[in-house]
Amino acid sequence: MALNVSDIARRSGVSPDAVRYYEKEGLLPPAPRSPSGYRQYDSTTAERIRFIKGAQEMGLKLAEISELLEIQDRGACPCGHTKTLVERRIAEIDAEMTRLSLLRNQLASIAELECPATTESELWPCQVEFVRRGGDS
Amino acid sequence: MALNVSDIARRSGVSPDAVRYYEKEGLLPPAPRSPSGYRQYDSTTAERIRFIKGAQEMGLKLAEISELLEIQDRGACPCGHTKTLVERRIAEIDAEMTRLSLLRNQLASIAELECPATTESELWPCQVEFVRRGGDS
DNA sequence: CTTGACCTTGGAGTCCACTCCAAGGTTTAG
DNA sequence: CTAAACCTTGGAGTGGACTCCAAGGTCAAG
Repeated sequence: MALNVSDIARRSGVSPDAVRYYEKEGLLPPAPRSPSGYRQYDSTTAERIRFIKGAQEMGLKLAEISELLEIQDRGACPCGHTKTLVERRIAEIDAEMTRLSLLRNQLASIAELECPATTESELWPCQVEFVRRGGDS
Repeated sequence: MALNVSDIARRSGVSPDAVRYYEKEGLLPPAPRSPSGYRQYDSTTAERIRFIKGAQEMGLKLAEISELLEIQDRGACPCGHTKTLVERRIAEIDAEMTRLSLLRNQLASIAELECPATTESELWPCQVEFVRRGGDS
């Protein structure tokens, strides 16, 4: 019942290259090898990879996920640490949403500008807006 | 009154390397040179760089800004094209804000999880959440 | 005349999470 | 027996917007 790298990749929804990359980066322990050197997995590895993917989709970086997995591999509950990382990520999201919301307003008012038939200025209205709004910060 | 590369960089709030990079990428025309080969600018270049920075802070890519500048350099009003790019960017922002908002909810419910004193599962609650939420998508 | 602060160039390095490649070895189906 | 479809490794390439470096030339102050 040995699963090779593309079996485990298919089961967990990533590419074989990604599985080897996770191993190289220490997110997966070095896989046992067959006599001819093929990596051999059991199905619990798929669960570990799905955890990696899930945490990644929440915006955690591989380095952070690696940290979480190391804690768990030492036998400790990573929930406390997870909570810290998750709260940091929530703060990042809040900051980003605020920024995007301001940006949206600014862009919306640029999109409403009327283009004049003629002008003599060096910069056109849409450009002036970018200079005025971006240049001040 | 010739300004060299670090003068213009200081006036427009970017690094001298960035100014040279913009020239290499075609966002700035090749600067006239002094007899010894130094770039020499007049102050209108600072305005052009501030436009680049402003548009960039709105999330436009250098390639898009370059496109806008080329239109203007040909003597045409870039406002119509600007409007297209700005509207595309607004759509991107809306999509991103929706995504972040969903993500925030998911993370908030993970952050609320209680860590049990003991457990026998392979995965801890916080990890199960990542597998369940991320793994389904 | 020397020191130090500028300038020039081409090219390499940064971050991130992979992907793609070449050049070989292995396994499986027919 | 052969062809296809896997596997191995190390290393290069991707995108985006720079930054940093080396090795050399230039310029102003003292």
